[in-house]
Amino acid sequence: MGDMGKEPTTVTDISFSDPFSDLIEAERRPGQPADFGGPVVAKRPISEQVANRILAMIKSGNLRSGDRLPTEQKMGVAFGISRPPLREALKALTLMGVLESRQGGRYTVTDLSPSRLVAPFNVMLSVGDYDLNEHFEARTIVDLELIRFATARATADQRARIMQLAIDGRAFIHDPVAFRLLDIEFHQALNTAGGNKFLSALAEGLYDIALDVRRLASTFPGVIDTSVAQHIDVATAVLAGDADAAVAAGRRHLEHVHNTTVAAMNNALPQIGAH
Amino acid sequence: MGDMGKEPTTVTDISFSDPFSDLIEAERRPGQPADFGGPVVAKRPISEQVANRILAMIKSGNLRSGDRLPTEQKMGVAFGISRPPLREALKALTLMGVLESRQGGRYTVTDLSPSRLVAPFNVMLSVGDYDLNEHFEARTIVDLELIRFATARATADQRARIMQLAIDGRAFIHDPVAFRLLDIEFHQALNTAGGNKFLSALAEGLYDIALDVRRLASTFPGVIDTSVAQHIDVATAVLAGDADAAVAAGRRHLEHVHNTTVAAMNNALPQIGAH
DNA sequence: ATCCCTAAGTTGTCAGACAAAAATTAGTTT
DNA sequence: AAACTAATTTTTGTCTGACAACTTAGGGAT
Repeated sequence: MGDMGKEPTTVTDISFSDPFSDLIEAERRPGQPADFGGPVVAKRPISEQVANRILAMIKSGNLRSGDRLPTEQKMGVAFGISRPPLREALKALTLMGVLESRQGGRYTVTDLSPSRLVAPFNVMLSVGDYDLNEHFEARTIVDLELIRFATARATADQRARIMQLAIDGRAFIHDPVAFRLLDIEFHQALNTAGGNKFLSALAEGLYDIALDVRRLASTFPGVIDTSVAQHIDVATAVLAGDADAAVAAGRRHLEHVHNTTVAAMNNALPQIGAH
Repeated sequence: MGDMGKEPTTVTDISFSDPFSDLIEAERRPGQPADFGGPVVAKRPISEQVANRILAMIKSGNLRSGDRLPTEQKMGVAFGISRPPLREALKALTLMGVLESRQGGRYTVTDLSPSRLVAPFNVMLSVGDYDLNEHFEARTIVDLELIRFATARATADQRARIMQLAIDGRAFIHDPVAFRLLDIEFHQALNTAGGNKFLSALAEGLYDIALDVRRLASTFPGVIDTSVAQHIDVATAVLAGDADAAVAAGRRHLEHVHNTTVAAMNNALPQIGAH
């Protein structure tokens, strides 16, 4: 039934073929909540329950990037709750970068890219005990292993692209903003070539966390020059399939980034503190 | 009504010495929103604006861990908005692990520990098509490096606790549920002892992803026995400070977990697929 | 057929009300 | 006087209804 099924005469009539219907049936059962392994979940406010439920749908693949959610009213009926707590769940996921909403439009699932999901996490880093050294230690582990994998697994196209991006950097030695964009591309190409989406997601997340701090460092003279040269070193080793050389070059690059970032922060912090 | 001084006769009278008052004054100005450097902020829903504002208060130190926020009514008056959008902001921060709320009590700022804020990592790791081999490859990288760090950095107390948890596992060989809880403790103790909160957050995220799949595997006979023995191997090497031995033992353990998980999925999948 | 404009649909925000749990206060007892 | 207990008051959790602002889609005019 294609044409006449669209009229939403009564809200009671829910017959949308969304992935929601499935999970809703379980909700209908008045018995005790299914045997979750963890502690009692029933006591948490329903807004959090619903948020976690929608998250579970995304994790399980029932909701994919770009999907449009049903309207708030339909979801409210489906979950058996009213608009306010439902909206609390939706806005929570929106702020976490999982959903997107525009007034008048519908909620959609974002691209779920690491950079988007890490953004809110980013704000918190300045609060807690953010340790730059620990950060770079973690990045070293993940990035170098990805470089090692990339050396062994990258396709010919990927190797060529990595080399091309490294060489292109020469044109942006005097344009920090443009270089940063290229730098992102270069690292992403390297991560993707590693052939492990978990590690690449980790690497991207760690990269993004330090992004704003890094912006400072890349304005210092000489920093970009060195980075470009080191990029080419890494790309050359990857192209040649020399894993040890690639890792060594990658390590030198990370140390350079680490040192210049520390220097940039030391120069910038006094000015902030003097406020 | 008790004495007369405290009665909130009119809501208009707001005179609490919270860090809110400061930011509120800026809100009061009816002119155009102050010239933010970035894009137009005025167009975003106020719930997101308020959430970011509270986040900014935490970031700037006006709100610290353990602080109790004003009541919703007061905050609503302070921000000049009604309860629903304010609650959307508060619940968003609650789901992000920044705030905590109990019915009847007040909102409080959490300890802001990294482990509480790893939610975004968890989400971005679990999207997309799940590949068990890639997952264990990533886990191997992160976990083994943490074990290496733990061997070098763990305090005496941490080493003792790791060993104790490993030994305690013997008592739960026939209790899969209890063993899983102990297993979580053991790995967390190991991760924490590594002394890198980024890597430990990553490891925990990867661990959580495989949790539901792992539940199956740990019900197979002999699986727990082997795990307990391998835990003890790892703990012994960590206690002795032998990094290479610890890493080797850790690698054996991860391979065992990998293999038994694959076996469990192969046995379980037909039942699920037959649906 | 293209463009513009109207109308329906959807999210954003507000207001008021009640239930449930916690915090506070008053009272009693030891 | 101190401590425990019970009643009262706060405070969050949820519901209902309504309207404004914006988007989308459909129909009409050129």
